[in-house]
Amino acid sequence: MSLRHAMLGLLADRPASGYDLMKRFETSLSNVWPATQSQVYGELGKLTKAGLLEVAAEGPRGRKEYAITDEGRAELRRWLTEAKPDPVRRSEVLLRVFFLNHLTPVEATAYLMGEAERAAGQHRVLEEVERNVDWGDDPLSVNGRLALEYGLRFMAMREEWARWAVEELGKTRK
Amino acid sequence: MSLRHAMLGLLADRPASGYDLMKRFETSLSNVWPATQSQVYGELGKLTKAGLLEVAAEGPRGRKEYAITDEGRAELRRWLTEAKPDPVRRSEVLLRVFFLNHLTPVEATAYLMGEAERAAGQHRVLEEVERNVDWGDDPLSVNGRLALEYGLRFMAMREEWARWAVEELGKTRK
DNA sequence: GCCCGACATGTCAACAGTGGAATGTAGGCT
DNA sequence: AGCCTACATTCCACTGTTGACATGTCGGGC
Repeated sequence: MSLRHAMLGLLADRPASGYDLMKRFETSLSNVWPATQSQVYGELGKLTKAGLLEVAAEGPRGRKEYAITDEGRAELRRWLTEAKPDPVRRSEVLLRVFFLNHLTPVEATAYLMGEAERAAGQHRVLEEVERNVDWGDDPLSVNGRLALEYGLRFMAMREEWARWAVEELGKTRK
Repeated sequence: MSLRHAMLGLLADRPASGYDLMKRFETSLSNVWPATQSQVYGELGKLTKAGLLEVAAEGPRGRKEYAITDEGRAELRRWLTEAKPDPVRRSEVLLRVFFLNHLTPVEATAYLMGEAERAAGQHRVLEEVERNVDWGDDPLSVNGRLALEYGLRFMAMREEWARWAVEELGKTRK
């Protein structure tokens, strides 16, 4: 249940309405933890009832501005510092790899080459992001850069792996 | 909905009961696509009703052995070859990174060092697996090795990234 | 003065996945 | 003969996530 913590994290910087939060999710967190309206508004209600948030102000159009409470800040810190067990990662890509033998060698190779291409494409997208965002030295930018670098390295790794796997497949077939 | 495809993939090698399938999930697929009993048995029923599987034999203790049908094989191939959009990956690790500024620099560094350690630990676990599994040259072994190498590279990348991030954090603080 | 687009909140149905519990049978060991 | 373990299935309640839909209001430009 990390959605709530994402919301607490965003509100810890400054108060916001549900609408504001949605926009912040779309811009900064979309690649890390996407969220939909129904989730955000639902969770805002629950968090408020639980005392982790409060309605700090009401504005026009029924706007409710939510602010984090001390209790909310405590929960955020608790979450950030807690040791959590490695969550098992589901990977559709790897699942396909397991069953690659049900395709012809040519098809399997094509699939892996496609993977390499997809990773390379994503890598280019991230490089584009890197160029376009104006990296201030506010905390969110600093942390955002760390996350971006992770993505860059991840995509490079995926591409290299896929190309390696293609060669490997060629070898075993001989 | 990849669980069904995982099941089709396993049954494409040879027929099995729900119980057998569970064991196969636990051994070969646990790190890639974990599944619970309730899911497996439920899906078995749905897939049979949909005509992708059939009950090939019934045994003692109410055992039902399921086999993949031609239609099921076709669906498996379709899934393996279809081009799918990059699924958005949720990452709790990165989510935490985004909010690292709500911790003290010392705590944040400790968190990243912990990440590096966790990745290194997982890396060691995978190396252990590599040593212990007897890699035949049956298809599942070949593909399993590809998946394992992915894991190995992934963990190495995570560790390096975390160590890099620690240094980066040190720099900005100056 | 009016209309459009941005602002703003909310509900609902459906599905995937988790975890636990209930139930029962066959085979092997003592 | 009795018991334990492995085999085997089914049901249920709950959480998280998605996507679609419904509803309404404020402010600026024409």
